[in-house]
Amino acid sequence: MELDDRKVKILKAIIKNYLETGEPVGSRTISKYVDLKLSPATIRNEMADLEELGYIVQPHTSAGRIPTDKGYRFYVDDMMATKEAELVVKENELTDREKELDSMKEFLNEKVDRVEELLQNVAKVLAKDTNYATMVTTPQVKGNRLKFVQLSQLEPNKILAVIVMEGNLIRNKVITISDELSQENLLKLNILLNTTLTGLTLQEMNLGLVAKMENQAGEYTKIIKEVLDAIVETISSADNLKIYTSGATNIFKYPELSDSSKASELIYTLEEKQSLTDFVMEDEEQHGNHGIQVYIGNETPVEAMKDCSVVTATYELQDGMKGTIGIIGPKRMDYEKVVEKLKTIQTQLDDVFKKT
Amino acid sequence: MELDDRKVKILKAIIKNYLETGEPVGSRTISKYVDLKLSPATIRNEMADLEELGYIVQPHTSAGRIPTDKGYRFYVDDMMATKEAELVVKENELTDREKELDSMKEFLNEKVDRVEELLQNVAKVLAKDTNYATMVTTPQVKGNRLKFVQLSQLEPNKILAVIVMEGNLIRNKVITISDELSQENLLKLNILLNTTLTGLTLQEMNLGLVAKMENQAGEYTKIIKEVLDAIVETISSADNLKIYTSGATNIFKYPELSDSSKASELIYTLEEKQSLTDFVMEDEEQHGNHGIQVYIGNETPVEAMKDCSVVTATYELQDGMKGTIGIIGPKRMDYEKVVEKLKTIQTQLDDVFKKT
DNA sequence: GTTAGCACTCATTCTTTTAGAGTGCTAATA
DNA sequence: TATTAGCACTCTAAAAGAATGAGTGCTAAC
Repeated sequence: MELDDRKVKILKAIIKNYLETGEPVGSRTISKYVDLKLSPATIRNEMADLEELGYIVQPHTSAGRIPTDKGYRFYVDDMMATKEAELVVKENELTDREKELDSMKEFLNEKVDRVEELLQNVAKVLAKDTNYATMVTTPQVKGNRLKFVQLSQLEPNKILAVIVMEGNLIRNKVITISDELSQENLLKLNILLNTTLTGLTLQEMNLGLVAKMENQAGEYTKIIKEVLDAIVETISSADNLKIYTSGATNIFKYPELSDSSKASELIYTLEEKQSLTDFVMEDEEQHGNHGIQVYIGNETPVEAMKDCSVVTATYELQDGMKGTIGIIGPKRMDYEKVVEKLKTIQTQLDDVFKKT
Repeated sequence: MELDDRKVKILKAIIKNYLETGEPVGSRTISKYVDLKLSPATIRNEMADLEELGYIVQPHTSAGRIPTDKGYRFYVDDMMATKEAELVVKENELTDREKELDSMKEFLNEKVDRVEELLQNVAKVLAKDTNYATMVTTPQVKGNRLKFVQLSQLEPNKILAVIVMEGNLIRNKVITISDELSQENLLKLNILLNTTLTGLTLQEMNLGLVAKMENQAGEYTKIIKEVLDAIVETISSADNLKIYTSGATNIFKYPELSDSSKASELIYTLEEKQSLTDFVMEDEEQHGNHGIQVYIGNETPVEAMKDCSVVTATYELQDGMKGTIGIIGPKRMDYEKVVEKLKTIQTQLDDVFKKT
């Protein structure tokens, strides 16, 4: 059997209606809902076919149909394709979107200083806006270059290292050293570090270089080593990835997710963040079209989210630093709106970061 | 009517049993539970009295009794009084506690570098340990002194200010300036700032001083102003108070809190943090005995927590920087254990911070 | 190929029944 | 006089039963 034109129309109608109501949809509903002028009985036949094809199921014998993951997948793929086509046409219709964009930009600009605060705000706003849960990662430094290091004396045996990367990513690290260090030597160390390391990526700080530096440092080999370790630890991406979540409690708005055990598991996942990290890692490998990716139900790599859908977008700073924004909602989320929002934010962030 | 000795015994037994089971407790249960050798009938009479006195209620006519807030309050007050007395006696029985303390200290020491990470861990461990939700605030700088400021050029019109307070509290702030600044002038500014401000509290950086500085800065008045604003903003306590929460999903372990709407509200409060801030602010005024404070039900200043109890403890760093640790659970939480744990952590943190 | 009609299924809701826990009161007991 | 045994009574929670209605699948007619 084939998915002919009429079946597609009916399938889309079923899914659309289900997205709106969250209730299984019956043949009568569809016969009114769609412009095909068909009787419920005919729709029923088509529905039986669609069920056989695996796009929809009945929760129980005497209920209407709801989409399967395969059904959602079809719907989303179709939507993404249409969107692409539309975009080419609608170039001039951008005013609405631009307005929204501007109002958001204003908000975002308030706090550009602190990337992290900004991202936290993105998560918050997006959650409030969509009524889903959100996550935003800090940008991943991959091949990002060191701008400078600044060592300062904190206490006799403690040094504060301020590490600044391209893109103004700043990290502090307190290093406890075994031997004391004079002010003068600290200065020397500072210069040595900066002349040697400035402009390098983590990958380029290889063994030879380190050996050379340790050589030059003379009696301070040990300290250099500690400082270098700190730098590596600090800028190595694993340790660097922070995830901000927001709107976890939005899931209570969707009955299919809000029973105690599911909600608990899901919120725990959002709070605990470890599995989100895994998710983001895997996600990175995927991203193709527009950097927007949709995971439906079991497609997510995280067990706790198998009743959810997740839509992710990558954003990019200058210097190729990439981060991920994700929206977590029920499978019947408003994919269209979500994708739209994500695209807006994407443009938005690109703008903010590129301009600054 | 008076609370005679026997009534107290029975009341305590009721509450203790209720803490364990979470079920209304009946006369038969108590007649076995307590060593009074009284028949259920007698207990019933006493219970009727206790109800009249407002310490317990029946959820419905044919159920056992559960404690009222007043009942809990009595229980907790009594417990705290007893604990105090015990402490004097048990000086030598500390080994057990000390062991626990040591194992925790080891863990805590791993990451002393980053106070914030440490505190986040405290929240996490405590939540896992107690099965309640927890919150931990960053220490409040009150009359804390500036150790030094370090300005570095980030980009032509951007300066990175690293602000270090006594107790090694570090803050970064990116300042966007309107006019460019030469390397040399940056150095001058650095020196000016440090000679003038080092060792001062926020309160001491008053108007006269600022005026004087601005005077000395000559044409850089504007920049000085911006830097100062940044410093003030950065170390002023309102902006500084961060709250880490953990174990929010633990509340699902207690049926009386885990129905959808209550859970949602509570978790939202924990995620959103604004009302927690208010809580902590109010809490600060209270703290008397041992810095441990118990809020039962409506005693909490936060509406969303009126079905919970909250136990808070203050911890103290050197230099009088104080923070708060809170445990949020159902009213029938194990107060004894919670207080014990908090005291351990208190000692613990004191230790870690004083030694470093 | 489409549709009207009808018997059938099954979740949901409401009602009824039952079981059991626990009480309050009264009268007997020590 | 304080305690206790006994019993009728209350009320919840769980189980069982009945009614409702949405929606289906199938058959036969159009």
